[in-house]
Amino acid sequence: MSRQPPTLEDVARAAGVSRATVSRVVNGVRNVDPALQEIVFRAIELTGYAPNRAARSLVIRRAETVALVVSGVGGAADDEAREVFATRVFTDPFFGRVVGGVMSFLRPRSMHPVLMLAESDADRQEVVSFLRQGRADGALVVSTHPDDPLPALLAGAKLPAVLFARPSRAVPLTYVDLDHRAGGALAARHLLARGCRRPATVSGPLDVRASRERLAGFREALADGGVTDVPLAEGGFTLASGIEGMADLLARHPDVDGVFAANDLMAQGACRLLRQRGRRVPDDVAVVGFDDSGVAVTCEPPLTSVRQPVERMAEEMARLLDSQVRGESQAPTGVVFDPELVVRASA
Amino acid sequence: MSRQPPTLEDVARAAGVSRATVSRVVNGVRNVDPALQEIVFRAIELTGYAPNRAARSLVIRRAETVALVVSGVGGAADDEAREVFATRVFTDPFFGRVVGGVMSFLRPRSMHPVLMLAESDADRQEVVSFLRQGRADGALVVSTHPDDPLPALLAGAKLPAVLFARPSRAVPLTYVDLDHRAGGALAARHLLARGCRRPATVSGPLDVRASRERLAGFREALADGGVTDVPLAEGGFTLASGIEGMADLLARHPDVDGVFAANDLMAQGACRLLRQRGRRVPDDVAVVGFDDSGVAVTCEPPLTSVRQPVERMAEEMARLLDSQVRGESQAPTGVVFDPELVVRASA
DNA sequence: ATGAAAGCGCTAACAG
DNA sequence: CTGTTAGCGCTTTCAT
Repeated sequence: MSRQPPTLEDVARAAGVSRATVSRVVNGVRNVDPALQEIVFRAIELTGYAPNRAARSLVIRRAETVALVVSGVGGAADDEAREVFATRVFTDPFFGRVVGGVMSFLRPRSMHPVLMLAESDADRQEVVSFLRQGRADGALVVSTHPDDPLPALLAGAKLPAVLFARPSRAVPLTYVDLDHRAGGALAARHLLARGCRRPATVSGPLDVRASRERLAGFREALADGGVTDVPLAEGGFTLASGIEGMADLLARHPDVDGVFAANDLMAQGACRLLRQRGRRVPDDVAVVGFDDSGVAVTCEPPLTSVRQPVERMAEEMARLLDSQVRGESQAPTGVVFDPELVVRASA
Repeated sequence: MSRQPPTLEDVARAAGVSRATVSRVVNGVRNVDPALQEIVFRAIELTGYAPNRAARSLVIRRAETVALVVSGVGGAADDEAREVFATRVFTDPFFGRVVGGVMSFLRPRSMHPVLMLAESDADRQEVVSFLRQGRADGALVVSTHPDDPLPALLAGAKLPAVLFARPSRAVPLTYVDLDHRAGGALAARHLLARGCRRPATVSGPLDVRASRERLAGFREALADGGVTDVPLAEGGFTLASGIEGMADLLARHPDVDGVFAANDLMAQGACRLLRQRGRRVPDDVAVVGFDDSGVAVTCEPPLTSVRQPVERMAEEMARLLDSQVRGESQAPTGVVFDPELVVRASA
């Protein structure tokens, strides 16, 4: 039969020392005689000892684990809807970049993220329970929707958490975010630099702060370049709204020669409509997107796009959560990152 | 100051019963007076009790958690190489589909996977430690390379594990896999059905079992349709080898009118070369790929491809691991899934 | 059906 | 610098 796995006690006995000493050696606490240390190491080797984490967690009152939760807004999603949401979300390269960034902080610390999906109210409760049970010390949350109720829930329960993107309602939680204004400015200056004289924009929904900031940044940089009248069509971040917005813009201002779409999907829609109307991209009209998502690459032509440094942002989230969990940081803060422009064929 | 979180003891006191009773109620054990049960529930509510998992795990000797590990073969990857590997892997839709499938089994059980990446020897040791420390009860492993040493390590340590794809060397571990033979047959029958009279194939490396099986299935089904002489070019699963293989095929058999490439990347290469040589796809030469990966959609034209039911396979992995952890299953087994053909423009 | 009590394996005072 | 000891919060016989 398979014996019980060896415990500290077993190692202590094998080494002829006390449990405390073995514990000290295992946890690299100094104040241990090098000679004894050596003996203990050998005993560990000999017994094939592996510390029991549950026991350690019980006493240090920490799991040394964090949850990575992707959160939607579904009210009461059924299994079917959740399944669809899950594959869509996990299949999105954005998620992959977040995971990569988070892990690059966690790995050197021998920590590994627990993946959670919160698409229904029950799911959100599950996340809260998970943390309250001490299965993870805190949460890194990536919301797919600005009205996600999870952040407020977490803050209310005083659970350590860090958000990707500043929450719409004021929630006292630490977050990382992009300087959307700077992103808009990047697009504006690029268009200006390639000689556009009549730039326009298909913005995101104006009730979303990020949309407003991208727009403001775009306008400001254009004004700096002497362009003050900027045709605007409000979109909804969908392909259809990109097509529609572009059509609208073209109808009102046939002389448009540059467009900044607030995300890649709308930029793709704009490209499609432009070509359909016989305008060449970028020769007649240059198009700049936002996000540098997968469609930026597959779009015809490939999109010049404003990119978020997602990996670095995610890494910072993990760092912020870590210091929060160790009680090193107190008040919630926000860390803002600069976007970069990825130049491809569309502008 | 923030009080300690309530314990079973606190609830017991509030309800006027013993800890044992509260424990029974919490864990839904029968043999509890409905009246008392009600009282206990109220006390739980009142105190805001949440069970401490570390304590529970310590006593039941189980974490009720599984690790999902993506494993490569790097010898001693540095941080840089690992970073690249991480984003490439996590950004691949295949990984997203695996995560989705795994979670659909885990969620109803309030379990959540811990994500691990094993790209170096140290990483693999880390995975073994993680399990030995009882931080997870078993591992679901997805290898990116057939020579991955992790499965053997796990088997050697007698740790519960289930693999995606049968390991190349015989390792006594449970796995799920695709019926590659049936996949090849699917491609063959599709080509035959659309009227191809001179089908050929760009296979994968013939020292990889999956490659050999896809090829065998392709040939068998072709033979059943009366085609016995099948031009073959051995590729290496890369875009370049797809181009090369197709060029080779064309040189030797200018009358080829259908091609089965053993993965989408090579199929894309084949398409590219075909068009370059003035052949229309699919009119002159029909092309079928394998994997139904992202390139299948972005390829010009979009690829008809053989698809693995990845989500269902991943779900089954979780199920198999679960029964293994609960000691319900004994000897390693293999569960094989049927592929499906996704028809797009290329064939 | 309920309670009393013995640990699960580890850490952290506190002595020495 | 090392050992002794008292729990961490929960599950689980074993009595009752």
